[in-house]
Amino acid sequence: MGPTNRREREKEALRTQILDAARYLFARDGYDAVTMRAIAERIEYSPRTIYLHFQDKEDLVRELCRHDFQVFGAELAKAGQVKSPLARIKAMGRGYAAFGLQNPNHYRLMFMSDSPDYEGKGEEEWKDNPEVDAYALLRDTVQQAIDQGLMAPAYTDAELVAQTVWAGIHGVVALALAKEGDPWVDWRPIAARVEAMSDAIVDGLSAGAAAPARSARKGR
Amino acid sequence: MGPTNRREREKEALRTQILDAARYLFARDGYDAVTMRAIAERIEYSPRTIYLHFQDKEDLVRELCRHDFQVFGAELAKAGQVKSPLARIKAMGRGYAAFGLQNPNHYRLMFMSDSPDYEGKGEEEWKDNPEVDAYALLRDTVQQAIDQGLMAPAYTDAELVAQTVWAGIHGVVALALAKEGDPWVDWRPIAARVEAMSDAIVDGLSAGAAAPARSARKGR
DNA sequence: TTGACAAAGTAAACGCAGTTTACAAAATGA
DNA sequence: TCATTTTGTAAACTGCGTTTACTTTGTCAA
Repeated sequence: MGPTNRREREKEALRTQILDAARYLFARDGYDAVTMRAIAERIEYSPRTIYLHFQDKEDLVRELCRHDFQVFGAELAKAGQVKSPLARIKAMGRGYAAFGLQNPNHYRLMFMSDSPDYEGKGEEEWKDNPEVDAYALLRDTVQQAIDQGLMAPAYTDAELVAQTVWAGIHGVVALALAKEGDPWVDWRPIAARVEAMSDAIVDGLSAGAAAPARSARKGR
Repeated sequence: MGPTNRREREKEALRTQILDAARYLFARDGYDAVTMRAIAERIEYSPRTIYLHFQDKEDLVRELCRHDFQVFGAELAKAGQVKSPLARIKAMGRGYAAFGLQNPNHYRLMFMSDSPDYEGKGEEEWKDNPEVDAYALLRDTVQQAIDQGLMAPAYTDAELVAQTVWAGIHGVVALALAKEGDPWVDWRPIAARVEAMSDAIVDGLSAGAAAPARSARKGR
């Protein structure tokens, strides 16, 4: 086998070093603060070396966030345990918001910047993408709620309802990340805003539902 | 008066030329596309000249958008004509969304980027700021709704309710601007999403209101 | 052991960004 | 007329992502 093995390990170690340095900068100061030169300086290599391990800066940052995105998916999957569909939706909202507020820079990258071009990329590209999984989980939960007669009669389209729920919670988080600190709005505590949104949006979509009486129609 | 007058006019004209060139670039390609060099080239002056009229790029772009911000304020004020508070809130939501979707780059600058530091700035800084006026208008409308017993008993705080309504609509617009085109979500038409949000959020906040709501409960 | 070859690394540069320095030209007002 | 202010410029500075051209180093077959 020779030393090839060791070299591979060393290469991997350097790659990890790069990611660690970048993660530090990214978490602390955001995307723009991650400069190739700053990373290079932290790891005491020349900037060019980074390009031996990553195609470009975007590649590096996306790789960097992959792990944290899994955390995001897991946090939402946890909420998937709640039994009642409506309560489950609210729980997912809280989990979603918690992730965004605790990882503002990751959140900005995932949901507040233009997403990368998916032109010409196949489905493989978005397999194992926690964003996709999370959306699917939400939509399926909404569908269950509809099937069980928990939604208002006007809302029969699970996609539309899921997109509305998502938008509501996203709005709270995005506004908090962009506008917190503005002196001209007397912002209520963020926890209260998350709670109000989760409640209001689910109540609004389910208001005047026929009844939970009718036993669940199976389907979907 | 001498030629001083003419020179002032000429200076003003050049300033306008700069703004026009910048506006063109900004509306078409967004903040990053507005480079000082590109502006200079369009107006056939050297880049340095721009700095005789504007302190820096941010100053220029903010000045550039001031006019369009007025349009934003006006669009929302229009919705202020609607009589019923709840219908007025929905109308404001539609107006807000329409502005954001028709002026994506302005919207990004106003609501999706970190706002400038207000550290040490006095109240004058945000007088005549349409953002502020619009928020105040929304909050006052919410307060009216509360006073008329149109809101659910749990919602007695006009600030919190206004912030929730704002977040909901913002979520729809922001998600549309950042994620439209993503292939892994079967996006519903944006008009339907705006409508669903306006309805759901207002219904959710007003559901089970004590007073005249009973008769008003239309199916959607 | 040697020597070809690939891998890993570097210094310096390229192009583009915002911005500034140092200077020239022109208009103004005394 | 002439000093002063205004208006403009060319060229540069710094910092960014990225690349070119080169050196060093380790590996492995002959």
